[in-house]
Amino acid sequence: VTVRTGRPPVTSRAEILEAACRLIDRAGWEKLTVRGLAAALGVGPATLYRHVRDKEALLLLLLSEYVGQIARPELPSDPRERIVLAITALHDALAAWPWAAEVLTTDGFVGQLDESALWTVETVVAGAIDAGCTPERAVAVFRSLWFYTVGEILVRAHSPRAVSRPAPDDFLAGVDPARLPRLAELGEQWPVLAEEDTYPAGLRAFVDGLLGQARIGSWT
Amino acid sequence: VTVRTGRPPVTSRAEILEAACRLIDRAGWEKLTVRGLAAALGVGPATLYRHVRDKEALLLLLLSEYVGQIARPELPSDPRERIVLAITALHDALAAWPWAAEVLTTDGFVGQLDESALWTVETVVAGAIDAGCTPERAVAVFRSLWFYTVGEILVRAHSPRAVSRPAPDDFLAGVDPARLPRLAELGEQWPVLAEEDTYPAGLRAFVDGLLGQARIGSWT
DNA sequence: ACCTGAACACCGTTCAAGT
DNA sequence: ACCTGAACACCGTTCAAGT
Repeated sequence: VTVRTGRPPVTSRAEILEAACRLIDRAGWEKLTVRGLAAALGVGPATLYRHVRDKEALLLLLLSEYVGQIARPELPSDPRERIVLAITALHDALAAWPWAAEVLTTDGFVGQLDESALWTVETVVAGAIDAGCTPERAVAVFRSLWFYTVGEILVRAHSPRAVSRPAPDDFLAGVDPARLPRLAELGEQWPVLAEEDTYPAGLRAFVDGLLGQARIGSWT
Repeated sequence: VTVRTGRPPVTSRAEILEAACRLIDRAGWEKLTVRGLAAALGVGPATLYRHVRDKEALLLLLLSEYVGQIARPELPSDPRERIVLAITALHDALAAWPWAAEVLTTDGFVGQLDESALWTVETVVAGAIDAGCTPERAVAVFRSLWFYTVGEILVRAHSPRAVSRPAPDDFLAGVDPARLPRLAELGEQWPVLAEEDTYPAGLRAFVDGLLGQARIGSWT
């Protein structure tokens, strides 16, 4: 309404991405709307569509920039440890930015990422090959670990924030001990156990299983 | 507008759930809206809120009914095979109804499911205990396999439908062979390999790893 | 007393009209 | 020629007004 000249107050994608990043960090990613982002930049919502195809493209742009900035840790010589380290780095980065995983499930995500974000994939695939996998099996190893990682992040992201214990009393208390004996035994212990971070241990177990299978050769 | 009497044309939740199911099967779960569902039932949107707290509750209701109807397969005596079978049954049911997994990531899903849907969890936990895990570790085993399953379903559900091969030419063709040698080697093979169903083999590897770890006792 | 049309407060996206 | 306000076609949810 009160904008003076006709020259663009929005410079480019860089400014848009920076503002989007700021909004997410401040108010959570659910609050990132095209209109809100435009308002934060002091422009009309239509303006953003001059620089980005649609909202999904914006999120993908935001994500690949973020993933590309993951600090690359020093890699040990043991292939198994290299795989664990690379996937853990990816996991920790995404877990810190839970909305990212939601975007990563879309499309063939690998093709959308730029080269700086692909070192994780390269490290895992190379590690699997060094551990005795064929290239085909190495891709399957990466994808399996990726499914596990995405699932953990999404389930965790959607879990109720563990600020206060959310009424664990009636959790598995009502189950029939005759039909579900183990769960009845666990009872109110479940919610406590379900909050524990078992990702690292599970990851190692998975890598062991995948590479062990490769050595034995029982992969179908 | 043209409804005659004041008596409810909507009987109960059962009718709502049935109509929702029909709408999803016909047009996909993205098309299930409160307004559309109400229209399909010939009532106003406000009416549904007499029977269901909100849309999420509706989806959860729909889901637990569906999961409860999973055919319970005959279980083999080997605990490892019991685990594989139970999780596979859960996976296949959810993969056939991909929107379900999206709902399952919300909240503490286990507490929301009714007893008939919990046999899968019971079977996995019991199998892990029979294989030598402590109850605490058995819960971790279930959760790990659950993450893997949810991740696979979500990534698959969001992948482009494999109706026609979607331009695999420029997929990993541009990567620098010096920095990402293994990926460059794979090149255009990646999209082909990424479409393969590696869930069953990965699941067995994961179970092997988790139970092997339990036996050896290296779980941290 | 019970039900619900119409309204509320939002979305992402488009396009004709403005500068 | 370039930018964008206002409109379009939707959402889930609420509540005052109707029967």
